[in-house]
Amino acid sequence: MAKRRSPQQVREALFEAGARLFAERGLAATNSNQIARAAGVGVGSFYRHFEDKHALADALHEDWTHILRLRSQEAAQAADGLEAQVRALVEVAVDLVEEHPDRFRVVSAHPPRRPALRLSLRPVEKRLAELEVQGELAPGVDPAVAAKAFEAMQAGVLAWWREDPSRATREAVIETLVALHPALAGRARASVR
Amino acid sequence: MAKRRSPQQVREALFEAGARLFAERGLAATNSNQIARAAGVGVGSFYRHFEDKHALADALHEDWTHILRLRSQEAAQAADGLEAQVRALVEVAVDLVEEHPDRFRVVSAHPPRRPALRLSLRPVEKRLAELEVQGELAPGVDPAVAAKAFEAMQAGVLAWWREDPSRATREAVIETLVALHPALAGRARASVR
Amino acid sequence: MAKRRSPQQVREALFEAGARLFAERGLAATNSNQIARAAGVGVGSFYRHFEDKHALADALHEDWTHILRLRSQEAAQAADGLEAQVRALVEVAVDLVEEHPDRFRVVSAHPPRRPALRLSLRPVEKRLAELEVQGELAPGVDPAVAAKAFEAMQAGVLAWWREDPSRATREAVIETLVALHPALAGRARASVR
Amino acid sequence: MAKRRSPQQVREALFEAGARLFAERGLAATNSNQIARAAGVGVGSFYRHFEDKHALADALHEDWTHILRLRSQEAAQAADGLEAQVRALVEVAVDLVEEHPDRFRVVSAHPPRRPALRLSLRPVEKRLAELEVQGELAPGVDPAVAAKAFEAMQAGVLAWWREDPSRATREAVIETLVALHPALAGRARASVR
DNA sequence: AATGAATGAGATTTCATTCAT
DNA sequence: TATGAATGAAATCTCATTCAT
Repeated sequence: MAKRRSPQQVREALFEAGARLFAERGLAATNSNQIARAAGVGVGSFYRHFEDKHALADALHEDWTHILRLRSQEAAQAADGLEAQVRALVEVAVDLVEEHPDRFRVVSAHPPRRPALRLSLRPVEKRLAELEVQGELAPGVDPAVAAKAFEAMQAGVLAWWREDPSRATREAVIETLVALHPALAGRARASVR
Repeated sequence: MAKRRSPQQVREALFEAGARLFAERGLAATNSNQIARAAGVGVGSFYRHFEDKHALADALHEDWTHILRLRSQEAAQAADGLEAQVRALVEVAVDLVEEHPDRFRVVSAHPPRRPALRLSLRPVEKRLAELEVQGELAPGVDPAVAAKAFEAMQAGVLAWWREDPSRATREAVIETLVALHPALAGRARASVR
Repeated sequence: MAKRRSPQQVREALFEAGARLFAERGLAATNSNQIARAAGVGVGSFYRHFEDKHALADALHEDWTHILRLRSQEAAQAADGLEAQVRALVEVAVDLVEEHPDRFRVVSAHPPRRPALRLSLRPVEKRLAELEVQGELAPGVDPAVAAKAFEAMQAGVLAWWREDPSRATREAVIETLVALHPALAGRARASVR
Repeated sequence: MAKRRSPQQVREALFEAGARLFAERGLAATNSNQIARAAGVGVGSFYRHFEDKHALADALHEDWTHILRLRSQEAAQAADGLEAQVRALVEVAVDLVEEHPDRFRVVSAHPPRRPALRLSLRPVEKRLAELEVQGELAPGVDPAVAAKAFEAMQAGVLAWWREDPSRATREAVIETLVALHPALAGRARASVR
């Protein structure tokens, strides 16, 4: 008989199976039995590990957010200069999306039940507010609105790109997102002075 | 006894009830019987007007897209100059969102089954391509990516704003979206020359 | 095709089927599908009429209590004298048990979820309190306790008797319950004076 | 680390946990895993000690019946005179209920699967039959019916009282049960002679 | 045409029991 | 011997759809 998998492995298998099925057919069209079968475990095991399929989706969100936050912090510290930092953050996101396309698809298509699982807009908003004080922000740009704008733009563009990667090159995606980042949109003027 | 309604009125009632329920609890958590009851008609009548709840959701998308396209064309023709045009288009979207918050919520939270029901990115993409040829586009900005970026940013910001209108003033939302519009993000440099 | 039954008839069929199955195998060993099948309707119909099987059990309680109250009031008014009244009430209960043995079995074996569905002890308690004031109650007898005692004794004896009717004659059951009724247990002494 | 318990101690822990959970939420709403967890042992251990939760419930019945029988025999021998004997038996029951309210709740709410586990009515019935022969039983009272009547009345009153102890004093409960005992209900007349 | 009770396939969820560790 | 994760049969419950009225 096959070696019994550890609870951790079973959870991981459910996690992967859930990500794949949710990505393929959506949350609504997937049921817990399908996930269990795809993970190679019994139905009951699904419920030992997750309250229901929404809890699994939440876990996918949490995991995604966690990894993205960790890598973003690392990348921001390593980069030098505003534009380099922005580019580094965008690259982190693009890398993660290419690394785990299924998970990104799920995270991107299904809002989490608890907004707490969304990546906080706070850090970006604070950074933009500092730039505003220093007169480095384009006129009319509100830090809070701009922070949300960038988050939505990045998520939207990445989802659109992954849906059909022939729509744009990886370079074009990155450079466009960098160029449109609120912290840099006003830069042009400054650099000309 | 309630006045007998015309088929057109019944359809309208189902449309409104669907928009309200989808907005309140989401597409997945709403069923056709609930919509019929909320609209004050029998379940059977629901199926006379819509194939199923997804068809109603599609109709909401189609309707939204249609109105937005009409108003946008009008506004674009009336405005003079690039910035005025962009601002006019953003204002049209903001007005529509404020006019029909429920419908916007549905359209914004649930992607249409047929992408054909989404507003085309083509016009914006073409306009940006023209600017690029004229050297008026910020360097690094890809027209196709930027068109999607703006659509996502506008939709994301408006959804975030309507979720809690105290997050920003209407002015801040409009001005930020205008300032971050790809066609204008490069403008700063140009105007300084 | 068979004539469609009215909702009332369907509910009645479920009621009867539930009473029978609960009586035969108990509440825990009966499921809603079995009740529906036994009633000759689909599963969904069960849930249209009752929230779940416990709600059906509650309805059986309510119905039983309602009928017993009505008949008891009638009987009490028709009877003359304390002993005649007590005997009339006991006979009403015995008659009902013989009329609907299944329902009695259910009511007797499964306490209702909401105690409100139990027959109130209040009327008996009040009557006993009056007798106490008049010195007609045996010494040591507390009206509230005695009211409960009689209710429990009657229910217990009837359940025991119906379980195996050869255990006692109907007469013996009635006469014993009458003789042990708290209002009469003290009578012996009084009548001898 | 917890001290390793002996099999006997584990069984005792399961017994107590089962009594508590059955009393709190009922037999149907409790499962073996819950009992094991509450007892601080693994699920597997539950099945080493009891076939299933019903077997545990049966053991509670058996235990209760056993203790009650022992104490009743002792009390009956120690008491002098019919009334004293009856009072002694009632007190034994009341004491036991107060000592183990949880177990009483279980025993009282759930009939045993095998009736053999119920306390036999035979001794009381025989005693009443003797009194009948001696002309000491109230007219109309059937020994078998009366034996069951008393058992039901005592169980019912005690359950009702423990459900809300403010309903009556311990004294009132005892005295009422004694006064209504079939062997004494007829006494009034006799004692007056 | 309109109604809404009825339907049953299927999704969700529980839990007694097993068995590898 | 004790453990508790795993299991899957079975119960509960939902809801899109039908169809007699």
